[in-house]
Amino acid sequence: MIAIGEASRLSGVSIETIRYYEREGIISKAVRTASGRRAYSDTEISELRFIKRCRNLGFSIQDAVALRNLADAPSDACETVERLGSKHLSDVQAKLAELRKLEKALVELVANCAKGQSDCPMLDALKAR
Amino acid sequence: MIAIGEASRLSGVSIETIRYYEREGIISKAVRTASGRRAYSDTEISELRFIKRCRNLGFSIQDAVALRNLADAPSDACETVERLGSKHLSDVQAKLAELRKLEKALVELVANCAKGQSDCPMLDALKAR
DNA sequence: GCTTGCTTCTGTAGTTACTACAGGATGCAT
DNA sequence: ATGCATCCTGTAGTAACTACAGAAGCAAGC
Repeated sequence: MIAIGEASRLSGVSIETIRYYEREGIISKAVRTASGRRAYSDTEISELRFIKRCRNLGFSIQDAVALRNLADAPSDACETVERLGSKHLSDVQAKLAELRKLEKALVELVANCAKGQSDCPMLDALKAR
Repeated sequence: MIAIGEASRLSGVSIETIRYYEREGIISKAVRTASGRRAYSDTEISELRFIKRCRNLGFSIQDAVALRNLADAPSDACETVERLGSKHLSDVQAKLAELRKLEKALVELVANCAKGQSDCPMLDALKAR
């Protein structure tokens, strides 16, 4: 059995976050030792890692939980998984498009600034309607 | 004088958000009518629009406020503005790079899914270490 | 003058996903 | 026995809003 600190190291999820996940019912309640400390099995470490990987990919906790549940359920999991994945992909692509526009606007703004005029073109740009 | 609903329409900032900005000291307290309703001038509408534009560009409220203050202060505003702009630009570029990686990973994940195998490669990928 | 319906008011709580304590107990090595 | 690391619970804070509830005001039509 693995203590919470070790579980954190093994999974990459912080101690506070593990406790938070338990509190919120995102993972099931950990078994306790005689003195009340949480103890984890390899299975639970894998579960934490799974959630962590989903979060790194930008899935919401809600989606991560859904995916984890699907990982246990056998039938037509793949379809649902693909749906979640595609949805998330298009969200990511939308965000990418937005950020690209943003980058362009900022590059222009800052480039104007660099010309060292007496009044500030970037502020003027922000003020303009 | 302009009521809060009209101010919201003119600036694109929601009523609740305008009140929130006032509560938090992000904008100054609005003048009140005899009956206690908030009243706005054109100047204040412009201020709201300025903040809104900064927020749309992804600046934090804190940065937006700093920029607005600089817009009123004359001397060496431009330098500070450029610093804030460049900093924000590199943040945006970092985020862009991250999202591009993410997109690539998701495209691969979902592409595997589409092959219609019996078990789900996307789940397997998430489970794998 | 009264009703109807829209707008506004204050105050509070909820959102997302954590993070950061405080204050106290436990485990382990010396 | 002492010291230090680790762990516990419970609470509050973060960013930037959003969403009510319940009451009051305003403008127009009858």
